[in-house]
Amino acid sequence: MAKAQGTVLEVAGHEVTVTHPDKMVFPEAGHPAGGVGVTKLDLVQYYLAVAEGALRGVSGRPMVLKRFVKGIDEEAFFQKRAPSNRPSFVEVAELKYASGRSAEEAVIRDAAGLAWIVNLGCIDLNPHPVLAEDLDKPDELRIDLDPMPGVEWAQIVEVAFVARQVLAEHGLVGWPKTSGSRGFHIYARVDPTRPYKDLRLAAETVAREVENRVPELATARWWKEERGSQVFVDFNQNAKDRTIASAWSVRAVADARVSTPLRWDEVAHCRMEELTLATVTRRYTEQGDPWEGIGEQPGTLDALLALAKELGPAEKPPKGVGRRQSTMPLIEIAKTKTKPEALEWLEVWKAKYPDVAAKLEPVDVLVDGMRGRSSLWYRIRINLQHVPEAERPPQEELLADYNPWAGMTWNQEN
DNA sequence: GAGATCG
DNA sequence: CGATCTCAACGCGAC
DNA sequence: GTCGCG
Ligand SMILES: [Mn+2]
Ligand SMILES: [Mn+2]
Repeated sequence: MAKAQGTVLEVAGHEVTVTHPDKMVFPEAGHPAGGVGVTKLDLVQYYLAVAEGALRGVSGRPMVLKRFVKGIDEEAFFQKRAPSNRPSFVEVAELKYASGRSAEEAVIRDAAGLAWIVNLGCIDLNPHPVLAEDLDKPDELRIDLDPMPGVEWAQIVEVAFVARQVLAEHGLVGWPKTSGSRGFHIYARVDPTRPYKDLRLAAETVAREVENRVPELATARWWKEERGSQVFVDFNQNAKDRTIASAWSVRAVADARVSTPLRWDEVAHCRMEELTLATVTRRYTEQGDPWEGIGEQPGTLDALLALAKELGPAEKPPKGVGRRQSTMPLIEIAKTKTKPEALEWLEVWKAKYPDVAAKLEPVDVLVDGMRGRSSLWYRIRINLQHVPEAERPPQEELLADYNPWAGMTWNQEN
């Protein structure tokens, strides 16, 4: 071929081309064979080594492709519509949206599909909680535990065990994994008989019940500024068209952490920083996949939905007139193009108000990644809840006021 | 990342 | 021919 | 419809 050079692999009876096999994807991450640096071909080889486990999480499920074509440090984009020139071993499933639009998402069923996806620049795998055969009847309840800044592992573990208990009391078997980022995931398979609406309600019910049992440790509150040093039980991750990085997915972080399935007896003492592409292949080879039995005892959402009725409608936040009025004393500090820039301005602000800065807790600094139409920028907000009213600095002119529309041409369509 | 289009 | 351009997402609740 | 959130 004139252009499409690359390494051709024979995988599961199919030929898969890996373009730019030597491209350094994780320059700082350890390599399974020792040394530092993980290439695109290494990433493919990783997924082939754990293929059976990785496929247990994604096979037969429509997937969103999260593509890092410019590297792990650059902005990724999501691709729902599978490329039209896909090979025969990649199927599609047509998802329909409330908007009336639809998308043919990729569905893979073998290791060749894994290699093909990695070649597109994907690093983690993002399957929907449904099988291609029935796109509106989810078969997987996903408990997504997102620790607020500063929350430590011991607290995450405690919340995870409470969530496991709540699931068990309602007839569900929870399967634990690290997220590969800071948080934790617990999945429970269910019979695919109910719509997304019920899945989300069940997840919200788990979240509320966990919060009720350990209110100091966990929260079900959606608005960031209303959360304390808690683990957010992110029930909205069970809404339609939302996905989570699957088991055995490598995450796009410098050390190439893996979302690693665990046995419950490992959870308390696991060290997620040690579960990386470099270490996890050996673990998989020696110990197998802790989630091997995940499909064996699917439960139902019935008991959780009954509990939802018992708990009644969730308490709604106070409503104001017009704009949503925040419960918290929030001020905005800076808007910037990059996160490091934003953090620099945060330091500038802290230097300006050292006495105030000393009173802030980690959860009071809100670093928001803002998604525009096709741009990403950052915003720093400060929650002054822990600062006595008299000492609170006012909302001032922004230290930096990045304009996401700057440089855009005037003749954009609307 | 890949295909289309530009020069 | 290589260089450059273009494209690649959306659900949900509150307001 | 827009914003916040993921
Ligand atoms: Mn999470
Ligand atoms: Mn989340």
